[in-house]
Amino acid sequence: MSNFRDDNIEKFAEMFKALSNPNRLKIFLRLVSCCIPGVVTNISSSPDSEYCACIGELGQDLSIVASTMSHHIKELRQAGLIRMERRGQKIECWIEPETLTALQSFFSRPTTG
Amino acid sequence: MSNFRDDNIEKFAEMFKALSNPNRLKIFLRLVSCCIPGVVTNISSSPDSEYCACIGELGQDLSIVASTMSHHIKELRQAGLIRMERRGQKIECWIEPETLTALQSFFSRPTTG
DNA sequence: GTAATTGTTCGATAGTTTCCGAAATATAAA
DNA sequence: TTTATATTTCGGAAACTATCGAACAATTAC
Repeated sequence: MSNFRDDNIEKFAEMFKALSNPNRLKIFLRLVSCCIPGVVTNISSSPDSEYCACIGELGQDLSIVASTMSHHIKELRQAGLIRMERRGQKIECWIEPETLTALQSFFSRPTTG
Repeated sequence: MSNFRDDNIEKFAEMFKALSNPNRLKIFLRLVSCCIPGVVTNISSSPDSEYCACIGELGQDLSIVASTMSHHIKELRQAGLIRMERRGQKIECWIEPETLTALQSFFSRPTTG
């Protein structure tokens, strides 16, 4: 019998690495708090702008320059935590709902038996 | 109004950094899977050996030398993820239940309003 | 006492991360 | 076409991390 969590240790370690930088963690939480309430797991792509934020917005009050911000966003994307899509001049970001679900269940104890 | 999660970003980032190394994540999961089922949040210290593991046990099959193992355990302890206590020759480790609870709720959406 | 077991500390090295500024790219607006 | 806005790429400096081997320390067994 395999266990999703134990079978994906490398992947989860990658996600935790992405969240191990305070600025990246703040960016991630900003996106979590604007994602669609209640239907978090049902978005497959391109939610309304209301549930996204562009990179400039996400970086506000973080005291880091644009190039550093860009780097952080890339790390979050590569770890599978967020998605992004260009809309005009801006690039909108939103959380990857499946990954959020996976993280939510990661720390729950496995059902024994 | 303050929010426990948002007020402790630095602390959570530290925890995620500790879990961002695959070997440390494996060690952590080994301890999670041997902690007391159902009463995880009620242990304050020194659980029975049954619910602990010594450093040697935790390092089995991880292909790292003792000094590296010692380093990883120290990181997990400093991040507040585990506790440890000498019992004879061995040093027993167990997860910090409060931290596990905090992590379990971290990825849940904050209740609005 | 000496030896065995278990784990820690130290010093070194290779690799990684963070962050910046400068230059480049993509889109939109004048 | 020029200018403005938003973001990326590149190159580099400083700081940090993972890992090892050697030496050290604590406990137990003989």
